[in-house]
Amino acid sequence: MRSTDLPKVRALRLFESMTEERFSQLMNAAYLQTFPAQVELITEGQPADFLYIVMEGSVELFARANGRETVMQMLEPVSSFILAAVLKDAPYLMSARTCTSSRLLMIPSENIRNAFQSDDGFARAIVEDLADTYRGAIKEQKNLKLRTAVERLANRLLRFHEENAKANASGSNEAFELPFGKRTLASLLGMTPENLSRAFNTLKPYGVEVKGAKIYLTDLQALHTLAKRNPLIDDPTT
Amino acid sequence: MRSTDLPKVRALRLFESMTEERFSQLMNAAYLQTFPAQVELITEGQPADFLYIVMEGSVELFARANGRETVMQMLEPVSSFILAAVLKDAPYLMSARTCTSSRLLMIPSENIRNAFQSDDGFARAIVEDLADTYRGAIKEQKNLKLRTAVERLANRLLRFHEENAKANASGSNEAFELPFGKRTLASLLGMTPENLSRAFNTLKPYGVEVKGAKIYLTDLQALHTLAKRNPLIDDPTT
DNA sequence: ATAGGGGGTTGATCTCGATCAAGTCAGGTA
DNA sequence: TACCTGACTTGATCGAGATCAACCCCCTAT
Repeated sequence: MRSTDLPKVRALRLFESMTEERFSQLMNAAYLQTFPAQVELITEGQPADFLYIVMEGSVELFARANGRETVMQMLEPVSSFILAAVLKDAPYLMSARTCTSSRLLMIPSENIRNAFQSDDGFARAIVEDLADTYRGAIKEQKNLKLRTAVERLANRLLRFHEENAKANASGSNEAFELPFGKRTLASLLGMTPENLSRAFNTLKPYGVEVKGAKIYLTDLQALHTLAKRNPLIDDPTT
Repeated sequence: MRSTDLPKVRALRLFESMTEERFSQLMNAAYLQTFPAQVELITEGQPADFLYIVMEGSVELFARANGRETVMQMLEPVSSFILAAVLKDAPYLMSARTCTSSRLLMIPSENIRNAFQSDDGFARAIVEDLADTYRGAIKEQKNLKLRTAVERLANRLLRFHEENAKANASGSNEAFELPFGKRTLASLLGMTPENLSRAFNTLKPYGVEVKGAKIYLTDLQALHTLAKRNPLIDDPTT
C-alpha cells in the first residue's frame, strides 16, 4: 500500500474512531488491488466476501433483473461500498464494476464483522454510515417516484454544477464536465440514452448547453425554477 | 401502557439485548398514544423529535414533492419507523399518517440517542435494523427501476399470498384480503389507481380474481411465471 | 327510503418515455 | 490517410402509463 493511501482510509468517518492498533490489524488483512476498466468486481447474489473501498478511479453499482440492467450508484474516491451486506453476512444486492481503471482496497468481511463485534466505536461509526446511506436511498426513491425524467436531469445537473464549484473554489464555475458517460448517466437517472439526449434538448431553453461531455449552465435561475430543488431529495448532507 | 404492550416492544430486535433497567428507563420516557385514522403524525422536513413504534393499527409513510404525493411504505404492528432521522438528529425525510385508528409508542429522540451512546448492545442492534431497512430500500429501488407496473403488482400479490399463508398456517390459503385500500396500493407500487385497476385486469388470465378487497389466486404457477420472482428483490429476509 | 360521498372501475385520449433504425462524430489504429 | 469502433444523436413509431371524465356501487347519515 502506498504511503499516501493509509491516511485517506483512516480519514473515512468509518475508521476515524478506531484505535491505531485495530486499524492496522484491519489493514494488514486487507488487499490493495488495481483493476482495469469494466471489470465486474462483485455480482449480486454472491456472498459478501469483502468490504470494498475505492481509492482511485471510479466504480459503478448496478443491478440486473428481467434481462434489464440499471445503474444504482456511482462511487468516487474515497468511499466504501456494500457495507450492509458485509455486516449481515448476506448476499450482495447489487453488482459492481470498475468504470475506469481503479485501485480498490478489499477488507475481508470476517475482519469487518469481528471489528464490529469487538470495537464499540466502530459499531457506532457504522450506524452513522448506514443511516446516511439509508437516507440516500430514500431520497433516490423519492426522486424516482415524484419527478419526471427531465426534472431528475435538471436536478442532477445542478448538483454536478455545485460539486464542481466546490471543487475549484475560485475557478470558473461556468462549465463542468460530466464525471461519467451519458449512457451511465441515463441509466442512473432511470431513462434510456435516447431519452437523455432528448431531455438535454428539452433543457436547452433553460440555459443548458451540451458540448460533448462539457456542460454549460447559462441560466441557473431558469434551471432552478424548472428543477424545483428540494433539500429533502437533493441535499446529500441533510 | 397495557401489560401486554411492554413484552411486544421488548421483543423487537432493536431492544432485546438491552438491560432490563435501561429498557424501563426508555419506556418511562415514552408516550403511548392512540390516534384516530388519517392523522398526520409527522411531516417531512420537521426535526426528528420521536422514534415511533406501531403497537396497533397501521401507519403509512409517504412523501410529497412537486405537488405530488407517494406512499413509501406501509407499517404494521410491531415495527418502528424513522430510526435513521432520530439517530442523525436530522429532519424526517418522510411524512407519516395513521391509516386506521392506531396506538403508537413515542420515544423521545434524545433518549434514543443517549441509549445509543451509552449502550453498546443497543448500538449493534441498531446496525442490524438499519442494515435491514437499507437493504429493503435498495430492493424497492430495483423493483421500481427494473420492473413494469404489472410485474410489480404480480409480485406484491404473491407476497401478500405468502404472508397470508404464513399467518393462518393451516387455513385456506386460497384467498386473502388486501391489507389496505387500492388507492394506497397503487401509490405504493408507483402507479395511479386507474392503472392498478387495469393491471388487475391484465392479470386475470393469470388466475387473479378480484372481489372487492378479496383476492383469489387460482393459478399460482402462471402468476409466478409472469412475476419472475427474484429473492434479491422480493425476499424480505435475504 | 333517499341523498350524498368516497372508493373503485371503465372508457377515451394524451403524454412521456421506450424501442427500432439510421446516421453522425471523434478517437484510435493500421 | 483511410478505416473502424464505440458513444452519442436524431427521427419515426410504439407502448405503457397518466389524465380527464363519467359512472357505478356500497355505505352511511338524515
